[in-house]
Order: sequence, then C-alpha cells, then structure tokens
Amino acid sequence: MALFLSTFINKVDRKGRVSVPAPFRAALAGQGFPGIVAFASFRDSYKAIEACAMDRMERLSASLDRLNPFSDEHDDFASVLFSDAVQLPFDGEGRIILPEQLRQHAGVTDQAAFVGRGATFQLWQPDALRAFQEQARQRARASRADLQLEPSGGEGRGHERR
Amino acid sequence: MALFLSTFINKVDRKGRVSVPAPFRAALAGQGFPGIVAFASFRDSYKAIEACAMDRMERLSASLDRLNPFSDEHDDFASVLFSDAVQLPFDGEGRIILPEQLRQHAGVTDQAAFVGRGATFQLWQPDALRAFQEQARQRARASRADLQLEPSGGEGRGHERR
DNA sequence: TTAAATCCCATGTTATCCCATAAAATTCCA
DNA sequence: TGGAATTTTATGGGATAACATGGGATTTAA
Repeated sequence: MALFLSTFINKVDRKGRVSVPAPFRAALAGQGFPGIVAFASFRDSYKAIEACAMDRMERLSASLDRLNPFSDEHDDFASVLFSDAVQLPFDGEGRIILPEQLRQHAGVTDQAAFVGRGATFQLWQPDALRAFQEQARQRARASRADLQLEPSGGEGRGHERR
Repeated sequence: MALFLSTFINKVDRKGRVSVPAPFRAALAGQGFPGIVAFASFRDSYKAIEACAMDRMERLSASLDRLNPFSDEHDDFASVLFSDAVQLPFDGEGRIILPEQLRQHAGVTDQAAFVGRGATFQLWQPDALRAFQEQARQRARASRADLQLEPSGGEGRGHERR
C-alpha cells in the first residue's frame, strides 16, 4: 500500500502547476490512474487540501456500493465525498495543476507544502502549515502525559494528534 | 471500474445538447454502449437526473434477479427503474441530448451540472445543486465521526524541509 | 412534408505535450 | 575515498492537441 511520509515544499508556477514530490509519485506508481485525487478538507479548524490515490477512492466507492445504494445516508456521503473531489493527472514531468477553487480554499498562491499522512497526504499554504504545527506541538506538550501511557514505543518528540 | 468524480457545469444549447465532461467520458469508455443511461431521481427531497453507464444497469438487473425475482418489491423497483430509464448516445463530439421530460423534472434550462457520485453521477440545475449541497454538507459534518472510521493507515511523522 | 435528430465542420479557449535548463542526488571509476 | 560523470528532479516556456460550444447540412422518423 502507498505510504506518504515527510513534508516537501514546491513552487506553483503561473499556470498553476506543481511538481508532486518524487517520493510521493513513487508511492502512487503502479496504479490504474497516473495522478492524484484531491478535495477540500471538511474541517473547521484548518483549511487544507486532502489528497490520495485513485485506488483509495475506488475502494471507498465499492464499499459504499455494498451498503444500501438508495439510503439517505449514502446519498449525503456520496454527494459530499465525490462531487467535490477532482482527478488531477500527472503531466510528463510529474506535475499536477491545482484548480483555482482548491488553491483559494487553502490560500495557496506561489508555494505548496506536501504533507505526508500515511495513506493520504495534504497540501498547505506553507505559513498556515507552520502556524498549525506550532499549535499542534503545544497541544501535544500539554497532553504529553496521556501520550506516554500508550503501549507502543514512540519517539518522544513527535506531534501526533487525535 | 468507472469512477465519476467532481462537478462540471456545461451549457445546454438550443437543440438540447450538452457535452458530457471529458473525464466522465473516459470513465465510460470501453463499454458496449457509447453513451449514458439516465432517469429521473425518485427522491422526495430533490429533483435531479440520475445517470450511469449501461454496464451498471445490466449488473443492477442481474442482482435484482438474483434476489427476489417475484416479490412485489422487485416488481415495483424494476418497473420504476427500467421503464423510465433512457439511453442517451454520444454524438461525434461527446454530447448527449437531454429529453424534454428529464429537463423539466430537474428544472434544467440553459446549464447543467454534472455531479460525480462514484459509480454514478447526477445532472442538476446549478442553483438547485448549490442549495442542496449546502444542506448535505451540514448533515455530513454532523456525522463526520463515521467518515473518519474509514480504513486508513498511520500518521506521518517527520517534517523535512528543503 | 415537417419536425427532429444526426452528422459534419468551424471556433476560441484551455490544458497537454514536448523540449530546455539548472540544481540536486546518485553512480561510477581511478 | 575523492571527485568527475551521469541521472533524477524541479521548474520554465512555447507549440500543439483536446475540449466545449455553435451552426449549417443531411438524414431519419412521424
């Protein structure tokens, strides 16, 4: 399965193109669709762009289909999830073009930060990302006692939330 | 597998023709029937046009048969679904003509919004779509806990910069 | 015949392809 | 092991093809 790690900051050129970091492209390789799927995060606390592989969306669609395809729940879910998502194919150089709407949502202008999140990744306006991470760090510090009760041996400094 | 993502608003010309968005045509390619299947949504809460690939209708028919071929449910379902559905073939430029009846049902006049829903898509009058999405987003937000239970990988840790 | 649907061609806009460059990372070889 | 040669990356820009859209001509159906 594809794993997205670490953070990369790349330029957005005047055509709206950004290079997807090579390690991310490697994680996305060997799929049906050569590109990514992106959508605005539906969170109140921050405005970023969520992204993942096409495969993931297909699996999501399949599991939705398995439920009752005519229920109201399914309806809202499908509407929110799929109608706002966009397919962004790679060009020959491994770039995507970020649609205007998504750029506005995240406040992205001339730079974009690709943030690995395991099975998915995010796109941020770099300053907004720094600000968010600063707060996340502080929250983590405040609740460090709880984190240390976890059974697994995490390295001390991380910033895992939730 | 065909996946329909994101939303596209296209013009309906005076002949009633609309271009099916190229990404949707790509998802529909490699089928027996070069075109789409459409029918009026049988929901009380909104009036849109439902659409999908011909393949899906065939699979739907098959799975209906496998369940309860002689029940009243099956009967109602089949009569509503299949009798109202229409095949809309592409012209040379990838357009379809929306039948008057469907246009009226959805209130479509000079513009139509193609809304991706995973395995299917819908056609809306753009203003009606905006109104609906407003509500759907709120409902989805309310049940966001469910969304986050999706099978996901771990969190990414580091944050290299360049 | 008359209306509707299909085919065919034309257009402006937008995205895609293709090439070029510089920097970084990697490989290779003495 | 040091450093040169090669490959991979990120980035930029111009040429090209694809797309959505419009309208006329030809065909099909009632």
